[in-house]
Amino acid sequence: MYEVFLSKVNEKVSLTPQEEAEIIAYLTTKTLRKREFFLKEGDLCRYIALVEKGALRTYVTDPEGHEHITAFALEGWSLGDLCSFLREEPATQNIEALEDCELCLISRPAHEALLLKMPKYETYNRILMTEAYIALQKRTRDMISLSPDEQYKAFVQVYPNIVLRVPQHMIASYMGLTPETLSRIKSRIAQHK
Amino acid sequence: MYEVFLSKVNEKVSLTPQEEAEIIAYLTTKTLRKREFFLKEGDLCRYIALVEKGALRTYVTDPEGHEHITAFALEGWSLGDLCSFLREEPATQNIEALEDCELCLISRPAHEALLLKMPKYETYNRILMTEAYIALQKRTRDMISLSPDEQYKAFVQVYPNIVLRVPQHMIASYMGLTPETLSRIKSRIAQHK
DNA sequence: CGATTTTTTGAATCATATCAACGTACGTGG
DNA sequence: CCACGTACGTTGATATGATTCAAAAAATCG
Repeated sequence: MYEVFLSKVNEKVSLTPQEEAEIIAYLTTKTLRKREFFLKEGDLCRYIALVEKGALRTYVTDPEGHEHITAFALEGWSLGDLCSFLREEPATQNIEALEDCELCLISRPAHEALLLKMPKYETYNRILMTEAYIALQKRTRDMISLSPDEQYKAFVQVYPNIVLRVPQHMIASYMGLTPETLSRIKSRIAQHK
Repeated sequence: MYEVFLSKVNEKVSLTPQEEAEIIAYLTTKTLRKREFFLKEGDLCRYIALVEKGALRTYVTDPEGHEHITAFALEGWSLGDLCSFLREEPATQNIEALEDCELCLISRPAHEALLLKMPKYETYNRILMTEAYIALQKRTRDMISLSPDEQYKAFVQVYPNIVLRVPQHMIASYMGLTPETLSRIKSRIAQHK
């Protein structure tokens, strides 16, 4: 049940079997069925999740009530409204299962306890946040500097598995486009090769 | 010379005078004159900087050679091409002084040494990265979900000091707009109040 | 003060959004 | 097993908003 989580942690800091057991003692698991929500905006985000199995989307709603997908998560990815989790503010993000999911969860108290108790857990978190920051920075750069065509091509390159598992109109939303426009972009790309 | 740096660290983890001295032993300083570069794309980013005094901009160039500002930095802010710094890859970002600047610098070896030596330095880095991630996430959300008018209003609210110290066409670049469009947005906002 | 940079304004052009209709695939209940 | 309903993707016509190009006005700097 915690294989994916442990392998992700071990990628960054290698744990002894004993340490693995120690961390797992602080975790819980949760299953979601397709269309169920892990988090709704306004609620407090009590857990950070790591996806053991399944796919989810994170979206926000703008002042006019339109949804904008800000992230997808597949196996091995972490998610949650970090701002809500750490500062105990109402969440601004919604997180919904796109497939039946298995998550492993860490609560705020467990997170704090592990930070104090186990230096490797802090190191893991530092590296995780650093990588998340670098990835988000790269995404922001692409959004600003690439044409929609190039952006879509890059997305397909980097996340072919998302393209396979997620409906196209959600990818359009992620890219900040209407479904119609993405459809036209795709046919434009298909032409030129 | 290290006042701003130390106050920023002490905001997140409180240091004893002794620990302060210990960290400072690993730092160096650098001054830049207006229009000088801290980093050019293609170079290796050898240092992470914290701004003691002055203002800088970070920008990237797109495939057509146009510049896009991705960040500003004023006193107390950290900057550098993290990806280049940590992975020793060529930088993709350019960082230029907009005013005469005083920076304090930490090299990669110093960074690694402090991570090993001083747990508080790792904690500082974890918190710094987490906050940077949350801030960038918020910016991404605003870019996607707010109209340019609302985005500009939010920017002026959150960073009034940047608006005062940075030319308007650079703020336009940061927002992903042409200078002409931002000018029109401003007059539109002025109308409606 | 003169030179350069920055901001504003106007007109034409281009790209995406919007609105609407149609085609297709999928899954469910009759 | 078929028929229907729903969700998804595509295509077309029009409208909206930003970009581009050009030029003038305003502000800044030496």
